This record gives sequence, structure tokens and C-alpha cells, in this order.
Amino acid sequence: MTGIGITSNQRGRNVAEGLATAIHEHRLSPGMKLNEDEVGEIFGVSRTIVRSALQTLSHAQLVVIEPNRGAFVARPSIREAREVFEARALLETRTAHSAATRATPEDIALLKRHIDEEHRAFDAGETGRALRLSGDFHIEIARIANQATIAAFVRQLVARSSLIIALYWRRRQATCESHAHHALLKALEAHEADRAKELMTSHLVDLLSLLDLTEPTDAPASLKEAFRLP
Amino acid sequence: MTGIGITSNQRGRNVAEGLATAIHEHRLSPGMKLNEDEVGEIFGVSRTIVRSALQTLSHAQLVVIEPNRGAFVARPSIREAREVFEARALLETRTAHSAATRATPEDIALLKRHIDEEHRAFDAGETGRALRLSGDFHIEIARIANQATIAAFVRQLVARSSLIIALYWRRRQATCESHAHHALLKALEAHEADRAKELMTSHLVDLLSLLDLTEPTDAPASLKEAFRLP
DNA sequence: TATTCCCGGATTGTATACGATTTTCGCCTC
DNA sequence: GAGGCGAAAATCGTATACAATCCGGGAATA
Repeated sequence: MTGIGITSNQRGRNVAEGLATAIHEHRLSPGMKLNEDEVGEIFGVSRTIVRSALQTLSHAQLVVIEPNRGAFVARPSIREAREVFEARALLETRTAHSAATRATPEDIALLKRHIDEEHRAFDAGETGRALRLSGDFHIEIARIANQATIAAFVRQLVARSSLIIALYWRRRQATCESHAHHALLKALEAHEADRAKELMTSHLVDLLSLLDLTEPTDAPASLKEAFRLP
Repeated sequence: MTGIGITSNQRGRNVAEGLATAIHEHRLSPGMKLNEDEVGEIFGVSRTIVRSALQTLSHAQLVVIEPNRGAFVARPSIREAREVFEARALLETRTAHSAATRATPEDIALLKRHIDEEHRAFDAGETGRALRLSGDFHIEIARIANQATIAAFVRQLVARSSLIIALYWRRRQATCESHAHHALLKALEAHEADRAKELMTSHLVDLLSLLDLTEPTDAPASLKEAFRLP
């Protein structure tokens, strides 16, 4: 569930999701140019559809459209990085709290499977997929909280976090992640709302503190290889 | 500043703003069909631009696009109404608090002028404009809080509130509004952050409690008359 | 009269054509 | 070799054409 906003346009939605997933899995890096013809060729659609998808992504702030110059994968500034995590702390303490009071055994089971899969992906060296799954964990909690409006914001912020991590994450200890998620899961399962809230706060503070918020190095790459085409 | 998300498309942006303002001022009612040709004719642009604008508005959840059926001004459900005000309470307590610590004399002066204009519009019987200005007051506070990420969310929520009010507001005492705004202003001016926070909370709770959250009556109308065309 | 079916008009979905703008790159000058 | 200039190529912005879909109304039937 790598959801962006609601598009009516089914094909445009598919393209947007494809690009978003690639961004979440760090196959597309911040700053990369998204040429309309090229994207269209990759997904087998016309520029009309591609433009619709790019507009969708720009609303989610995953993409920046520069007039007459084209669309680029967004490069969140240091300031934006802080803002995103601050907003997440504000919103996700709420979702964690609410999810703890509402979580059903099925929800817990789902989250467990999520963590397992995240672990497996990480052990298999599929760091991109692991990263995406780790974001999905937060989105799942927002869904359980049963507040669609806030959940939509969280989805957006998690997506942007993925770009922030791509830009500012330089250390390699990605393991702490799943420990924090496991602790959160336990709190949710025991319906300890206040504890879940605190765990979420410290988890997000941890994440932010692990970032190296200095000017990022450039990391260009090719669009086609992100989608494994010749 | 009736801002929606960032569109590159300048013309599409203008159309989106025009429609959004009309929604804020209750000239376009929830459920109204937004025919692409008709909108295009009103703004003097082709359907390409209109579609872009409608997509923008659908991301802001001011418009719902039903595949193969067209775009309609959104009709927030009772549940959505509660969710929006709950999210606003969460986000705007933060913006109020932060704005109170940061507000400069210029900010205060701007807010004062805002309230005055709101008053004037209300006294002049321009309830639509008064309504929009009252929303802008909240957006201005979010701007002063200097947290662009949260401010963008607040803008969206304020815009949706306008639809909610159009649907569920049945009493006629719109006066309480500006009293609450005035009290808030005083707290901001005195840098009483905690007080500003509490005032904001109770203001939003008040607003929600003044709504009649029962199934709304239909209120159809014509698109062209919303823009005063023959 | 109520119901179903089918067709024509209206409206949306998508591709494509063409003008506008930017980018690239060879060439000239200094 | 650096820098500036200009034309060609690449790319984006918008309108329009055509296909796909939906909607409403009238005829046929029971």
C-alpha cells in the first residue's frame, strides 16, 4: 500500500504508484530528472498520462515541477527534513495512541507479519524493499487508528521521509529500526496507549537524530536502470 | 491567499484558485457538477487546463472525480467533518502555540487588519467573503508559526472546513467567530503561547459543536451563476 | 401503466499535433 | 583555452481530434 492521493485516472494512478514505489525503494534518487517521454515509454502510456502522474506526485511533494524545465525527484532541504519529522511526531503520536486503543488481534497479526517481512527483506540484502516496508509499518498504524484524514497526511510524510533518508542517511545501522517497531507492536498489543505514544515519539526522534543533516552529496543515476530496462 | 498545493501549471493554478475561492465563498455548493467544457468556457482555457485544475482540487479533497462521470464539488460526510476538525485541533494547537512565541508586531498588525476586514465584510452582508477571510485568519497563523509542512496541511483542512460549513451549518450566529479570533489575537500579541493553544482548541471545538451533523439537504445550483455569467 | 431495451447525444479519457521554451553544442572571437 | 553567440535538437505547454463511456428518452412488450 504505497498510496498517494486519490486519482480518478486509473492509468495515471498506476504510473504514479510505480514511480512512488521506485522512490520509496531508493531506485530513483533525489534530483533525478523525470523526462516525460522516457517515463511514458517505460510505462507504455502517452505523455498525457505521465503528466497526470507527475502532477499527482508533485502534490505529494515527491516531485518538483519546474515550469518549462520538467519534473525532478524532490530534494528535501535540511529544514524540510526537520519539519517533516516534527510533523510526523505530532501526527503519529496521535495515531499510535489511537491504534493502541483500537488494535484488534487481526491488526496485530498483520503488523507482526509486516515486521517479519521487513526482517527477511533486510537479511536478504534487499535494503530498498526493507526501507519501504518499514515505512509501510507506520502507515499501517495510521490506518488502524481509523482516522483517514490524519492517515493521509502520515502517508505523505512517510513518503517524503524516504527521500530524506536517501539524502541524509550516511551511517549503516538500519537494524535499530525493527527493534523500535517490535517494541511498538508490543505496546499496541497490550493496549498501552500512552506507552505506544512515547515509543513512537522516541522512535521518530531517534530516526531524525541518526540523520546527518549537512549539505548532501549529489547522486545522479539513470531513469531506465531504475526500472531494469536496456 | 486561498492557496492550494503547488502546481507548476500557471493557468491550471489560476483555474484551481478561482474554483477554490468560489467554494470558499459558498458560490459553489457541495455536490455540484463541474463540467469540463463549461469550466473551460468560464475561464477561457481548454479542457486540458481544466482537467489539471480539477485534479489539483481533487488532491486537496475539495473535488471528487468519479471515473467516466466527471468532477463534483466534494460533499464531506459527517464522519469526515469530525475528522477534519479533530485534525485541525491537533495541528492548529501547535500552530497557535508556535505563532504566539514567534509573532512579530508586523504579524500582529496583519492579523488585526484581517479581523477588521472580516468584520467589514460581515457587516456589509458579504457572508461568503467573510467566511473566506475567517478561514484565512487560521491560515495566517499557520504561516506565522513558520512550519511550512504543517501549514500546508492546515490550508487543506481549512478549505475542507468551508465545505463542511456549507453542508452542516444551519444556525445563523456567525458572530462568535470574530470574538474568538480577537481573543486569539490578544494571546498571540502577548506571547502567551499556552493560552493561545487553549483558545484555539476551544475555538475549534466551538465551531464543531455549532454544526448540525445530521444528513444534509441537497442544494443544487448552477455553475455559471456562481461566476455571474449569462 | 410499468418495465426493459436500445439508440443518439453528451461527456469524459487518451493520444497526438504543433507552438513555445529551454538546452545543447559547434563555432567564432579574444 | 575560456567565454560568448546562434542555430538545431530536445523537451515542455496547450489545444484539439477521436475513441470510450455514460445518460436520457422513446419504442416495444407485457
